[in-house]
Amino acid sequence: MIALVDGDSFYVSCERAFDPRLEGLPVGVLSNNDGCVVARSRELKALGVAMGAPLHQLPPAIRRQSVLLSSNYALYGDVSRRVNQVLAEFSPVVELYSIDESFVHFSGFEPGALEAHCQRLRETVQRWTGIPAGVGLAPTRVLAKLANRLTKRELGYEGVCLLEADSDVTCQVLEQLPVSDLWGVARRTAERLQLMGIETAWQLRQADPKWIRGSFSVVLERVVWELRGHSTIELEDLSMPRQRILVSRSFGKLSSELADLQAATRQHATRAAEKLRRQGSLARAVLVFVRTNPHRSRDAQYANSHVVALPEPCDDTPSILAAVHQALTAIFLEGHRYQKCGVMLLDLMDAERSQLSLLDDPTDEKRRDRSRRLMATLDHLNREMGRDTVRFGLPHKDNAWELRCQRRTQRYTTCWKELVTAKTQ
DNA sequence: TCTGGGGTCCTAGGACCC
DNA sequence: TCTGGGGTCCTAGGACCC
Repeated sequence: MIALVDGDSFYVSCERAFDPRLEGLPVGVLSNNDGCVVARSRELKALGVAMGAPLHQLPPAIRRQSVLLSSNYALYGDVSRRVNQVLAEFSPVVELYSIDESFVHFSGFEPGALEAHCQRLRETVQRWTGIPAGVGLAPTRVLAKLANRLTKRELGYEGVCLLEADSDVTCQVLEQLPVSDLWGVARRTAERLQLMGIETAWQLRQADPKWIRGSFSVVLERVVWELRGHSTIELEDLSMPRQRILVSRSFGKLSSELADLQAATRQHATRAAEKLRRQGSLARAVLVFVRTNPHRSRDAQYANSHVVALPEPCDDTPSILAAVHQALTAIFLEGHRYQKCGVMLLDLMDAERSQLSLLDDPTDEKRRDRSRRLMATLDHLNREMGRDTVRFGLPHKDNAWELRCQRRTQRYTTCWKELVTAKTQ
């Protein structure tokens, strides 16, 4: 059996775990730049605030009633790690799916015993991390995902819901479920399915898998098999490194200045290179993109990207910075108000398996070795002493492009200066 | 004024080859 | 008049996820 374990309104729960005053209040967590609401407490949902609602479109009355926080990814990432440590106590196979969801595999349980086991899991997560969790149990991922949803909506499940592939309960649930509510079926696919008369999850389950594959894709065919209880979605190998690395941000304020774009892309490139080294890869190419704000229809729109191949596969920040500079120069146009830019590292390969070129001479090897040692030292210092303790180029302060995050809470668990404080009355 | 960021997989279609 | 067929590889873009 597969369990999908997720934290209820995860970001909100992280905030509440460290500030109990937030219990019972409508609480929301905002995306980067304080742009949209990306996590909502039950109370905020009840006020009718939609997922992804832009902050500036919320009615003033709702803004006054609720607590809206900037996102604190250092905190959420650390709490997520702690939750998964607890999960590992309950099963040897835990697959991290996202910051707030993990698939946990169980085998060898008697009927009934598994649900009790998952209840204990839930209670332990709550007690050790402060995060309330829901557990959806089923033979396949698509069904486990669905079972997990039921723990949120249906009273009586007490946080754990088991769906067998062929039980009466499962059939009833599928008959009432719009096909668009399934994991892997979003708007586009749902619209096409509806045109063909498939509106419920049950109807999709009954459809001919081969026909679904021909008319749609193998992806949707797998969903059909999963609904029938045959597991087809493979366990992802977490040791697999990322195939590309992207760092991008919207600006706090629009900017037309090349200098701003240069500074922002340099910062993104620095972060991307750090991620690249952390996963032990080398990049063969760099992509830079820029764009104006598509929501401002009055403004002239411009979006472009450019790829620059690196002279050799590498992970050193200066080479990547040079390529980024070249790419940005190729696409920057005067007279536009830019809203966002990003840096993507492409064509990644395993650093261990990098092959020496036939044209190499010993000086190349020496140069690479120096660069490796320099980067390792840099990463070590920045890890121990804080981000950007040592960096390339001049520091920038108060840039137009810096993020807005005015309501961020403390990084309680990852920053010595921001530990939680308690007062006695 | 103000609208997120970071990924994956799949498919279609073009380029190219014999 | 009549101009093949089959395969691989690569890329861009679509769709989806949280």
